[in-house]
Formats: sequence, structure tokens, C-alpha cells
Amino acid sequence: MKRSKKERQQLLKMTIEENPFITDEELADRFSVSVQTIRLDRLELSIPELRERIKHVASKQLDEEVRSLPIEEVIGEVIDIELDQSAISIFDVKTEHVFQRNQIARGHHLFAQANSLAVAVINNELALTADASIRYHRPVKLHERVIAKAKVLSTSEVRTTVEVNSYVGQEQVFSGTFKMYRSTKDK
Amino acid sequence: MKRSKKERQQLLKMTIEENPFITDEELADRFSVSVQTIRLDRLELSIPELRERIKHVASKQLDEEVRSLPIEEVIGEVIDIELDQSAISIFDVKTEHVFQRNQIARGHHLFAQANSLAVAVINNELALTADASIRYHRPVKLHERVIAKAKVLSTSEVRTTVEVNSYVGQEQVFSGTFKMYRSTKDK
DNA sequence: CTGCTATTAGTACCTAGTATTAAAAGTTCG
DNA sequence: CGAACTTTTAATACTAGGTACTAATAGCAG
Repeated sequence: MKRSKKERQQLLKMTIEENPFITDEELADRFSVSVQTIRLDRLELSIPELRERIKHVASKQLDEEVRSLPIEEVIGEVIDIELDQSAISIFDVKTEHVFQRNQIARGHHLFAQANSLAVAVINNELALTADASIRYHRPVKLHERVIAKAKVLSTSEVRTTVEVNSYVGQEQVFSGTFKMYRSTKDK
Repeated sequence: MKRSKKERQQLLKMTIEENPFITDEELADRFSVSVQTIRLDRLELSIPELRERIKHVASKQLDEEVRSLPIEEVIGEVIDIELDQSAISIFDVKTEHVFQRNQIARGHHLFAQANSLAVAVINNELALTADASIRYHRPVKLHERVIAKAKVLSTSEVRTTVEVNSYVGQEQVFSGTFKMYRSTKDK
């Protein structure tokens, strides 16, 4: 089938994005053009060669391995954070989070969102929850968006108290107070 | 400095593990031997060439991207239950439950085990957590088996209080008191 | 000094490219 | 229709980072 240059380049870009491991030769085959054409296309689109693409993906992987900060491990998506002060995350309730019978979110998901946000807000290599006191104000339903706001109330050498309030729209659905250990090194 | 063949190969292995992006030439420089020697070493140690190493790292990255598992639905296995009285469940801590940095189980999994057991023990079409007070006695580590025991403390028309204590072996790791609504129908 | 291992050197070949020049094919406009 | 332009293909020289193989040399042990 015939494709215009523009169409081909558009497809090329998508193809490479989907599978960065593809060679120019395979691409040439796939689009029924010469290898040179593919190379001109890549040049015009500023798409680097196979090895560079792979290298880039691999570096990302190494980054991830090294990093693995608590922020990656938060349940929900952190949209704002000021270390040792406050943090906000959003959590969309999907089918896998609710009881089938009544479409109400299972409590531990709201807890997890709040608790992990409390962990994340603490500017420390490691924070562990010591104890917590929580309250569910009203049930949260499927497809609702829960916004959790964490606020650090007090901090001492080894302990920090974090308050988390979660809302759906203007309505409060959850509140919790988390007392956290801030262990300095590994335990 | 002089190193024996064995010493060099040992170091070589570690060096490549730490930085898979290093070329034979750089390695040769670093160990003050010829490039050929490095290649013989890699051959003996079955270490693939630079590009293959990078490719391998990159594929791992793509795997990870696909993964991104949601918080799982299974929160321990109920092994005994007497409705409105008591229940026991076990929960094996796997890699997906721990912080990567220190292999300590994330608090919300212990909470989820206890909370879901509290829900299960209540002989009602629907039970919802109203509030909870919990305490983490000691961190739980990877591969430990947590046994949660729930006991119903009091029951009224609409509310039930459940106490849950969790253990690893003889040692208590978690305790919580859950006040539950026993709503008769849907809310 | 003879063997042996370890190391180094050299050559041909490979993949997946870049960079450049040139020719051929396709398209558009007057 | 044909000149002018764009697009595509082809061909060549060169590169990095290797493999595979052969051969020469270095170091040391008995």
C-alpha cells in the first residue's frame, strides 16, 4: 500500500515508540521502502539510532533502581509535596478497589492512600508507622476521586505526627492521625 | 599494581555489574591489561558484550513499565471463622508488599489484613469500618508469616467493635480496634 | 632449558549505524 | 510536454564495539 511521506513518518515515530528495539532494516521492510529512506526519516524526525535508543531506555532503568524513593511507592498520585510540611495525593476509585456487592471502596485503600502519603511527606530515609487513629466519615463509591491532604503536626527527634484528611469534592470522607517513627539509618 | 588472573576476573565481574555500560577498552585501561585479555576474561566468565548487556537492562525496564500492579485484592487467607465471635487469617509477606529499601512490610498491608478480617467476622450482609485505632509493635519483614486474630468485643444493633491482634510466631506485631457499622441493607 | 599458562597482537568479519555524493523516480507547474 | 523540484534509492567510505581465530611473546615452575 502507498503512503505519503508524512503518513509514513507519523507511523514510523509511533512504531519506534512502541518498540524501540527495531532496526532500520526491519522498519524498511515493514514500510516497503529502502533503508536509506528510513534513515532520512529518522534524521528529519530527530530519532536516534537503535543503540542510542536502547541506551536511553537502559539508563532510565538504572535510574529507577537507584532511586526508588518513597514517592514512587505512594498509593495514588502525589500532586504536591513539601517535605516535613504537607503533601497532597489523588486516588481514583476503580472497580478493583470496591466491594462488588455495593460498589463501596474497601476501607484499606483509603487507609493506604493516607498512610503512604504520611510516609512520603516525611523527609527521612525511612519512616514507619507506629500507630494510627482513623475515621471513615462516609463511604466512598466507585469512580469517585479522593484527594488526601497530609499535614505534619509535630516533629521530634524520632517521632512525627501527621494528620491526613481525605475528601471527595468538598465532602470529607476520611481522617486519620499517624504517629510515625523516623528511623535515621536502617533498623 | 599487579593482580592475579583470578583477582582481576573477580573485580571485572563486579565492575561490570556496577556499571554495565563500560566498554572493553575502558576496562582494559582500568586493569592495565590489553583489550584481548578483557575479552578472554569475559569469555571465561560468560559475560556478554556491552550491547547485549545494555539490551538486557533495557528489556527489564520495559517489563517494569508494563507491570505497575494495583494494590491487590487478596489480604490474607481466612483459616478459621466463627461468625460474630472470632476469626483467624494468615498473610505471607512477599516482595510486592515491602519497601524495596529495607524489606519491611508496608503498613497498609497489615492494616488491610486486620481490617478485612474485621469485616469478615461480622455476620452481616455488609459491614463498614467507621473508625479504627491501630498500633504497629514491630516491623514485619519480607517472607514472614503474619497471623491475625480477630475477636468481637461488643455488638449493638448497628455497631460492632472488633479487636485484631497480629503475630509473627509468638511475637505480636500489630494490634487494632475497629468500630464497624453493620448496615442492614445497602447504604 | 623445556613446558605450560597467561597475555598480547593481528587479521578478517559482523552489525547497525553516520556522512556524503550521485543517480533515478515521482510530482508539480507553466 | 518538459523543466524544476522533491523524494527515494544506491553506492561508497568510515565508525564503534565487538566475535572468532591464529600466532607470537612473556612469565614462571620444575
